[in-house]
Amino acid sequence: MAPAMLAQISHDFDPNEFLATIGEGRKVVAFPKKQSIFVQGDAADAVFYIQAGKVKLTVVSKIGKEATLGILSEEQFFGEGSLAGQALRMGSATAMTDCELLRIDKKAMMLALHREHRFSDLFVAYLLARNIRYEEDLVDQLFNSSEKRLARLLLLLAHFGKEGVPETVIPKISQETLAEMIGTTRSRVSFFMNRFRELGFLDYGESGLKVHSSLLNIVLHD
Amino acid sequence: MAPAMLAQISHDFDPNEFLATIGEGRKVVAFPKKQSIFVQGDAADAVFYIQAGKVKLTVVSKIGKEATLGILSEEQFFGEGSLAGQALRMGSATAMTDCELLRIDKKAMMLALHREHRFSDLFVAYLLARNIRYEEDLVDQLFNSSEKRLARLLLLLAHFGKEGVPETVIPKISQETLAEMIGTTRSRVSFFMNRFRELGFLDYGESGLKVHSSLLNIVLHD
DNA sequence: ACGAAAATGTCCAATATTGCTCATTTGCAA
DNA sequence: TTGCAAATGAGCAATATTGGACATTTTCGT
Repeated sequence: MAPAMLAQISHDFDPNEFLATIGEGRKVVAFPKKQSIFVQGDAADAVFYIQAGKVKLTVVSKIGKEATLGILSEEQFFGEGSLAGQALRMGSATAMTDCELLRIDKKAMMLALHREHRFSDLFVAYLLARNIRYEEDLVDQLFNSSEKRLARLLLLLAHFGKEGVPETVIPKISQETLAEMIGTTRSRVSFFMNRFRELGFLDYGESGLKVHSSLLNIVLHD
Repeated sequence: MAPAMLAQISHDFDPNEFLATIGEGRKVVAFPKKQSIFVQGDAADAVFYIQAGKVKLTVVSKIGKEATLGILSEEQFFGEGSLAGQALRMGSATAMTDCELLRIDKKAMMLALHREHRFSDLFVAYLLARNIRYEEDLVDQLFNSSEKRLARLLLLLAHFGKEGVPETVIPKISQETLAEMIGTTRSRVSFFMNRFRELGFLDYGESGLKVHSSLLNIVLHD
């Protein structure tokens, strides 16, 4: 989502439209659900742009713990560390659903950024948005208990797309993944999920997980 | 520090040189040590670029806890959230030393980014570097105990400038601030600092704090 | 140099979190 | 549909962390 002010400059510019004209150095690639896009340690020489699907970014620690840095959707970039001189992937990217990605060679990306005003405006807007999100996640970690972090994550996932609805269904996601995203253990997530349910902050029958806006009480309360 | 690959494009471009030509919308401002540059909740309509000095970025939670998101030095930007449409400052910025800053109006900054290739290359490099750092900090929080986070922070602060030296002096920084940076309590920091000292991983006499590279054992060891 | 304020070193009890284990329940693939 | 693998709900002992308190020690401003 391009923030308002830069969208003002980058206008209704469609990155696909421009990226299609790069010619050399860009390619549409499809990945089926669950397939690996790249793994930690691979050589990093391209950036990806999501045209359709969801991608999960993860990192594994040296003792084997796994962390999930984010779940990205349509119109987002990933793998941009390569542009900053990271020769190797610092984490892994996996297709959570069938995906259609645009793979852009590092060199082509840098030339494009340098040449096309509208494109670099768009990319700057993306980087700013990403920065803000990382900053918020970091602040969340620095301040809050795992209970609050879980509540915040569920609320963020709930608004994944919709808006204004008092309660929203969350796409299927395991407790294991939730735990990896907030940096705690699955047993803790299980414990809190049940607590939230008992308190009426969420339902989860067969149809999936529904988060009530009342869950905000957990996040907002002292 | 501009990452290698983009530095290749942005060359030896000096932002000051270019920023000096903007004319309207930019201004050199000086802040004495300890002075506030902006505080959480202020209207956000400018970006800052550090020409000299060190700046601390902090956030206060609603229950009054304080977190430190980073300490920035020469040639770094801050307050860039405003470019992404944040109308209010999400945190505060304070001069840790006497500072000389370049204050650039949001509008002037956006026009400059849009017009000057070399400048937007530089800013993109900066954003990428900042993104990588936030990502690393977040991973550190997700994986490591407060002891390891402290060790990592000390090592990062030690390399603040120098390189290749087996042990380095760290600029004065209170345990309180260290605690705010890694998200723990001061008593915990005091406890670990003494432990590190007993283990010979660091000294701190009168002359300041010297970190030995052997402190890496804490970070690297399982 | 003096006094106040800021930092630091230690303790400690109350909590929060980890890291398991084990029994069920669900969801899929064959 | 059956059977296996993945996901979930619970419980628990061992640790880690919090959030104080209190006594010194340092640092600074004046």
